[in-house]
Amino acid sequence: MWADNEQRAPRGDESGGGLRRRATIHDVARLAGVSRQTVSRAVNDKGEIDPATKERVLEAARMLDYRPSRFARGLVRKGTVTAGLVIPDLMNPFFPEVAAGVLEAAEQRGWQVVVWDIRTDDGREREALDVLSHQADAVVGYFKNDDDVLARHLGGMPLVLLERGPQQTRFAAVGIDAAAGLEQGIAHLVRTGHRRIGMLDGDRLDAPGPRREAFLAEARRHRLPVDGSWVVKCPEHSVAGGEAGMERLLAARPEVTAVFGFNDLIAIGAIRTARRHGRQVPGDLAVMGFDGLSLGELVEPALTTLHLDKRRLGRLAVEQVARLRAGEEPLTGADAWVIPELVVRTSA
Amino acid sequence: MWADNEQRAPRGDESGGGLRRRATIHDVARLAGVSRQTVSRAVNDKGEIDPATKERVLEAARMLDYRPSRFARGLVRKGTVTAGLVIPDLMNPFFPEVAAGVLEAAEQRGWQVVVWDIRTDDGREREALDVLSHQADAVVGYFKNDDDVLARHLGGMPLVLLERGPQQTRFAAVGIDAAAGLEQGIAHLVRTGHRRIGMLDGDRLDAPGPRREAFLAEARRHRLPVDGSWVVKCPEHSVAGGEAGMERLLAARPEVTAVFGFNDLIAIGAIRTARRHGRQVPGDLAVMGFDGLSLGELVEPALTTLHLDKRRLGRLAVEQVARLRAGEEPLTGADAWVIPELVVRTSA
DNA sequence: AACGTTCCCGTGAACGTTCACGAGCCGCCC
DNA sequence: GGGCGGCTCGTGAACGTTCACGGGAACGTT
Repeated sequence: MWADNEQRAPRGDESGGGLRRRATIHDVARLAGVSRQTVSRAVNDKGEIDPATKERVLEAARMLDYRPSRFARGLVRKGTVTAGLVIPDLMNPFFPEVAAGVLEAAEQRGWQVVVWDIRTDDGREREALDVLSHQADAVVGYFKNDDDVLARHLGGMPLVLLERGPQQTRFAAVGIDAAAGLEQGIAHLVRTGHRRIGMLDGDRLDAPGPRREAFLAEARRHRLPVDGSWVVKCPEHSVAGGEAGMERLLAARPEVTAVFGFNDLIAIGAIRTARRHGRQVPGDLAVMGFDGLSLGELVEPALTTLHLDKRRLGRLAVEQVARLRAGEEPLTGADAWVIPELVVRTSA
Repeated sequence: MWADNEQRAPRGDESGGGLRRRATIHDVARLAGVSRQTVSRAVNDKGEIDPATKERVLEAARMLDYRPSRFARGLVRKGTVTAGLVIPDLMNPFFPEVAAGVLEAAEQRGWQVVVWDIRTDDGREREALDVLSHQADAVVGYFKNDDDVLARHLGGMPLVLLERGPQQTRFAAVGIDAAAGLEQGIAHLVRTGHRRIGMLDGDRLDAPGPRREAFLAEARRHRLPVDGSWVVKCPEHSVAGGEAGMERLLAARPEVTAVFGFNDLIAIGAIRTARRHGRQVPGDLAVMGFDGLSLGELVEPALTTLHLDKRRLGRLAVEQVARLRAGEEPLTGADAWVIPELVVRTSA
């Protein structure tokens, strides 16, 4: 006499709305007149079941809109791994590409990935970690917060930091060899006759990031007439940010003859304001980016840049997670670094 | 005498590798000399616990590298919702933006989102659904497969289709009002004197998609001298695809004077080959895109396009999922449609 | 001295599934 | 007619956590 089981149909009237209790395996078993185990056999189509009863069970399941609880199932069947991926800003074309790498590698291992878009609000990093620490088995991503803060919020979960050099953190990391990149980049600029080179840095913090440090180091090495006053910070890692930054650089150092962008977006912004100020690119001003977005081939002039294998970055990160989980030593040094490759187009 | 508990440290030697059994709440309880419940109180920091014992428990948890099982926890605490998001191609800047909308709306509801990148391999749609049907509570995404195939692979899960008009599917959907968009677009082209208008379609199938149909309808309405032979298919939704398609369109219909792209990427490709063929844009050939990627402002000439609120698309999809889950009627008609808005820049 | 409060802590039960085992039934062969 | 093997199906137990209780100790109040 429990025939009033809930049907799957929306039943719009059913005033009060709200979800009914989800049907469990017991409900299906009762409706089909069999035991739990038989239901389990039917829905997971194992053998040991009569085709007729199987069909009857499946029908019952359909009527009750039964779906097995992934929690109960996960509790007894081990092996489902969920990784968290934390990304600063999905609107920046750089990140979808590393995300693609992460997704690809994760899928190969049979893992699933839950994604968080921080939207460049550092505070949200902590929220992300708080929920992820409950729902994921490991986390990879970009983080601005300090190691301590992160540790506090991830409650023991393995963490792989993106683009923090393995030296800059006590977590596993995969980084970018900014020094190697800048070496190629600055060398190319110097080779083509530039000495008054500025930089549009992207770091929000006061502490200089690896790219700025490498830039300054190369400047010293080549004895360029360049110091900290030649780098201006672009808090926004976007074309608009680059435009604004270039505006300030031009004001501070009008004699600048080449400029290095923290990333391709910023570099493109630099090109735009340079042109707006009547400077030809690359004639009056050479511009070099960093990242190697495919976007760079599309703009005018095509962007010379330090190209990065972003997909590989993502794949490496997943590999690090795997090592952590296996209790192995994470990769360090060259194995955990992606080195940029100079791609000369026309902007420099 | 169970003092040989596994430590968190990597212990590289431990030959044989592999994960030890994860520590459970019982292990922590025993090590700390308390009951499960007390451990639970400590790690979830509820009250009703002496600060001293709490610290002791936490220390024990740290030693054993204890992390609560999300399955066991989810089993008893209801309310964690996981949605699957299936995306054709993360490399196309269009999709990260709708993904951002989905993520944003999902997060507001406290849901998490696991993402699948299909990488434009329709076969992988099914794999994605197979996995997701076990691990998610609902799915939203782009799918090429037919309703039947989808239904078979998602085992009763609610599904929200992106960019299939609510009329074209029996699932809930959120779509794009291609007709309204094309009306504005073609009107603009006609207004500026064009009549020999071609289209670079993106649909892989032979059946014409909504955009092509709307294009053809508008062509008829304006009595343009244009038929099916003026639309060429670009199987690849990318700049390269657009370049190739434009090559063919130029060969088939050299008299073309304006071209409508399935997509901004394709439109940009069209611009590039047009120029390569010595045609000025928009002088000799007007080009119009569809999507309104921010990329379009960066290329030369800046792309005139039918701009879409992609974020809103994503948010709407999540809202549909919510309705489905609540047993309400999903949105239909204008409420579930995003209408494009003509953004005139310089390419047309 | 009895009683109420507050603070801390532990004990069954429940969540929904799968696993390991065993039982009944049927047909067949010796 | 007894035994044996192959199907089909059901029964406890276990997975790891939280919830709803209840209990004891310490302290104060009347």
